[in-house]
Amino acid sequence: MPEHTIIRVAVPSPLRRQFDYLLPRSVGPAAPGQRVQVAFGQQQLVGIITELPQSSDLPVEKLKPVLALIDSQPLFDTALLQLCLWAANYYQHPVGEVLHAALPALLRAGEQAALATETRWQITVQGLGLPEGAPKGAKKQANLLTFLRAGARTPADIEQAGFSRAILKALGDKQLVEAIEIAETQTFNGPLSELALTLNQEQSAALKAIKPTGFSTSLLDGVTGSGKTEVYLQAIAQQLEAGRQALVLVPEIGLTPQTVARFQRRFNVPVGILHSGVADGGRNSAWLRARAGLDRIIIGTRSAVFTPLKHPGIIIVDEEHDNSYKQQEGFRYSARDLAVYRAHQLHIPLLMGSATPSLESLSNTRSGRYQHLKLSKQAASEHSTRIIPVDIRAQQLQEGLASQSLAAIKGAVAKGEQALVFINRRGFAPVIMCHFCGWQAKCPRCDARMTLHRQPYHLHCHHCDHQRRVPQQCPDCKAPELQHIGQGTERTEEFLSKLLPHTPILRIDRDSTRSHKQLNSMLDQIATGEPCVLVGTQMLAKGHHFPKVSTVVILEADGGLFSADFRATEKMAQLIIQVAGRAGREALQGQVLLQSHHTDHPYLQLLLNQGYGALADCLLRERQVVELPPFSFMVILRAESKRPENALQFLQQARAKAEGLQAPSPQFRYLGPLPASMEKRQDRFRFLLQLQASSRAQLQQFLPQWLAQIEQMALSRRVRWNLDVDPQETH
DNA sequence: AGCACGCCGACT
DNA sequence: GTCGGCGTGCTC
Repeated sequence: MPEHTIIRVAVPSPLRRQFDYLLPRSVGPAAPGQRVQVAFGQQQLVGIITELPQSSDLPVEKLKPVLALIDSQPLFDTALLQLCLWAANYYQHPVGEVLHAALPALLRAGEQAALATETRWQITVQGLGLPEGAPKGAKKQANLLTFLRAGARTPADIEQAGFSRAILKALGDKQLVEAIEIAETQTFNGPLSELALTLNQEQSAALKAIKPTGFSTSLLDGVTGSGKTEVYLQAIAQQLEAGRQALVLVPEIGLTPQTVARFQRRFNVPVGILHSGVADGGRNSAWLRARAGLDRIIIGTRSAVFTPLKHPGIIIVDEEHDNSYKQQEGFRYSARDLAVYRAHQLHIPLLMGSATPSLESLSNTRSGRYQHLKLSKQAASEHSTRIIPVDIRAQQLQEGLASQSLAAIKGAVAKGEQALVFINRRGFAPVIMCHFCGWQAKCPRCDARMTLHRQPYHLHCHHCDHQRRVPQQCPDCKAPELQHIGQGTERTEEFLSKLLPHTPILRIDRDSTRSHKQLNSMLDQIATGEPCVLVGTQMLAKGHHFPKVSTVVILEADGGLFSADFRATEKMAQLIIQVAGRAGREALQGQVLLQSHHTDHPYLQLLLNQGYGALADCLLRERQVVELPPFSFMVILRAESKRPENALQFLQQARAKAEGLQAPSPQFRYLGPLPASMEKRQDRFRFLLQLQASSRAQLQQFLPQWLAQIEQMALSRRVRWNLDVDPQETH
């Protein structure tokens, strides 16, 4: 019997390999899913055991013993480990990095996987043996003993019941009571759980269609205000009643205290929150509490798809079309797609919802893979919101706003309502230019212009964060004045403040909401219902409820009509409908003005006259004709380097290798290498190579072989590169 | 990715 | 004389 077990360990390193170590028998039993501290080269890393191989490819003498076994029990259960291994393979990303991405930061760093505990005082066996009313002559002590007979209490409970610390100590000294440490259990003493709303016919049909057990995928397709959330809540209620947990994924900025409060009010069960606004300690404890089955509902953003569940019941993906479900760097996974895999693996239902479903999901309903549950009625109001195109060709605009738009904003405010102006640009002006010689402020590190910001006054590159002061005069021809061209949120805010001096203008963008606190205080002000004008970017489009907004103006929507990215029109339509959905959510009749230079464009016409579904149908047909996703499967190999020829040559070589494995054909198409749409970014030149295959299986079989060859190429070490499976952005 | 080793240029 | 630039090689 050898004294060591061989363990295979995934370490957080970009190497697409695992490493074998020795685990002395004496330190404890080893199982996949446990963490170990290992020496890896010159560094010490936290790795995860993935298997216990019979033998190693290396002679045993070459294997290092682990420095420590961190967990005595697997931290990853079998299902979660399997999910991560599957994802590493699907996205062709190093396993160690995938496993680390699944963990909260503290566990990644090697912290013990212990739930936070709290102190409670309980009666001892001796204390229990005493008759009622003892100890005699010490009435308060006797009362406290009686109080604790009912169960263990926290020091705070005891103090609140009127017992001093001295009395507790006296009983403790007599060994009649003792302090114990137990896992923290969160309780809510807030208002009682709210009653469920009565479902309309469509809602109850949808709920009925979601079988509470077994794998199924359903797409809840309903306009804003059609009551998707109520269906989620009742689907969750079924699971809670059966003793199971619900995992709810939300977009990155959609997780507001209001959302969380809604779940807590309804169910009065412990709810775990996992998103970037929660401190490391909090995320850690939410992850562990979910794993222990303590939290019954877990709400989180993208990475929460990796939360372990003791009693998995249902997974919900809200706003499934949202871009933030796809990680855009490093391990480029789609939390929405992994949720489908996970539900399948756990034999539980997956419920996705959106007013503007992704074309992928719509296509899956067509093929029958997903159930299509439609909610057509606006539950809350009889009004429907009209989107009115505003043709701005040849119009005199005031700071980007047409007179019709201005009148609508003024009208709303005059009626005591709120208005919302949507501009997808931060800052004051996207361009500053010399009127005499044409000079423009450009970023020295990117192929991009710098945006003028007023608060504080500086030039800012939105692509690399480079900042510089604003020149007083033209740096080239010394002309004394520079023009500010185009609209940003700051500029519109300033203009509207002058135009409506007695109305608060609230700007909501990344700059004005650096902290969650700032955003929440603005949301609170909006919630008072006092007339005001909101000016903001995408942040306004996502999730927030603005019941008093009656009028929405969308400044520029044309970008999506002429972009090189094949998803641009889909994204544009989703944004328009989502922003429009902010208007008239309650009793107010809403109106949405869409400013455009191309009001007669067929896509816009289709969207405005027949709705998102009709445009989606049309776009899907087009994608089918040209075999773009979801009718084919795409991967992009990106490369960047300070020397452009290195990146380009790397991709040329990679293409040659790929063609050796899969000759170009209508079923396996190549595009590139091409320069990225912004060729230089942060002083690096970027190129990409696009592959499209008709068969996912064929592509998946090809990828590992291709990557193995890429790694052999000398240039692969001199160039920064990454592989993007199912890319969201194709430029 | 880190980190070490190794071999050429400008400086306390 | 060294400090440090980044090319190359390795990580069980």
